[in-house]
Formats: sequence, structure tokens, C-alpha cells
Amino acid sequence: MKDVWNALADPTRREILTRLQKQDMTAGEIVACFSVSGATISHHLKILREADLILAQKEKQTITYRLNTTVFQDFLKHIAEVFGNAQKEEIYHEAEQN
Amino acid sequence: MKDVWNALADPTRREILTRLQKQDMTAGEIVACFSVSGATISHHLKILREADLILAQKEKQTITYRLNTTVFQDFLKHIAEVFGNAQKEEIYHEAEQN
DNA sequence: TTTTTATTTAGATAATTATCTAAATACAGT
DNA sequence: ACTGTATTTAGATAATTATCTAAATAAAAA
Repeated sequence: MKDVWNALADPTRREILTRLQKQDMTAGEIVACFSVSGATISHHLKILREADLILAQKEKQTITYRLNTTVFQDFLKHIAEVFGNAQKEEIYHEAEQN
Repeated sequence: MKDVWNALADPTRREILTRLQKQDMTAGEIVACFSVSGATISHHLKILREADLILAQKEKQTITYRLNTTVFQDFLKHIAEVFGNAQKEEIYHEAEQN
């Protein structure tokens, strides 16, 4: 879980995850969304991969990335346990309204 | 919310929050839980304060810290929105079982 | 087989940050 | 007023990390 916190600490990586939530993307497509080099994005993707937050699938020349949704579930459960005991019901209640 | 992610990125700060979830503590009591200097803990407390995750109350010589639970609620709601749309129901379901 | 395209890896640099010691602040007790 | 206790602030250092360019890998196209 330590790796997950670390992976989520960076805004670029969170943005990558937000975009992958909408659709799977190749490394090149992800690079095109940001104004940093491909090497930098590759580095971020590696950290996200090692945290198991994303999955890579090689296809011909390209590598398509997609969210590993089960790890999000685990993470949200985890922080709800660690930090949210008292607030659980309320949060679930609120979140279901949108 | 950027400040919150940042504050939660450090394991010492997460441990402080976990302990404050159980009971309010003075700065000195928090320092006693860790093997780093008081100045270092003070620095972490400042970051947690600036992220609004904790509240400080001065009493005589000591300063008692406590969780700002509403910010946790907001944060959990936030990440559920950003990352958890598809998984929401399932997570809430699971979390309510413990 | 040479070239082009997609991506990662290596190595370097600059920025951030966690930590330390020492000094400052504030307040209580003597 | 002094001494001791609790905490923060200042300034320095060391570790981490985000980023870059250049080189390496791999696979398709020519």
C-alpha cells in the first residue's frame, strides 16, 4: 500500500489515472496529453505499474495501458478503514448521490 | 486537495493521523511515538495543519492536536469521485461489513 | 537490410523534502 | 527574575525524485 500512496502523490500520475479511467490509452497517447518528455511519462507509468494501479498490454509496436480497477477498490477500502471508521456511513451516503 | 495528497504521501504523517484517530494528543506525546526529533514532528504537524487534516488547540504550555474529520470526509468523497465511479457501490458495500 | 516509429533505459541535473542541531518563543513553577 | 518544560522556527545537509537528453530495444515499413 506504501507504493500506492507514493504513486498517487504526484499530480501528473493522478492525471494519467483520471484519463485512463475514461479510456485505455497507449503510452504515446498519454505522452501527447502532457508537456513533458516521453521518458518522463514512461517513468511515471513505471511507478504506476509497480504500484499495480495500471496494467500494460503490448500490441505490435504500441503498449496500451489501462486501469487496474481492483487495486483502486482495495485502496479505497484501505483508507476507509485507516482513516474513515467514524465517517464511513456518511461518506457512502453522500457519494451515492452523484 | 493538492495539499491533502501531499500531506498523506509521507508515512510518518499517515501514522500521526492514524494515532490521532484513536485519541487526541499533544505535540510532545506525538514526538514520543517516533524516533525523530521534535523539530521534525513539528514540521510534519505543520504540513498536516496546512492541509487542514488536523486542528491545533493551545492549552497552557501544551498544544493538543486532533483530527479534522470533515476534511477526511471530503477527501474520501473526492477520490471516490475521481477514481472510483465504476466501483463505488461495491466499495461501500464491502466497507460496511466491518 | 535500412529506416522509421514507439517505448524504455541510462545517466545527469535541478528541485523538493525529510531530517538534524541550535536558537527562539511562550509559559509555568520556584 | 530565573529555571525548566513544550513547542516552533531558522538554517544546513542529505536523500529523494521529477525532469531532461541521448542511447538502447523492438518491431513495422520501405
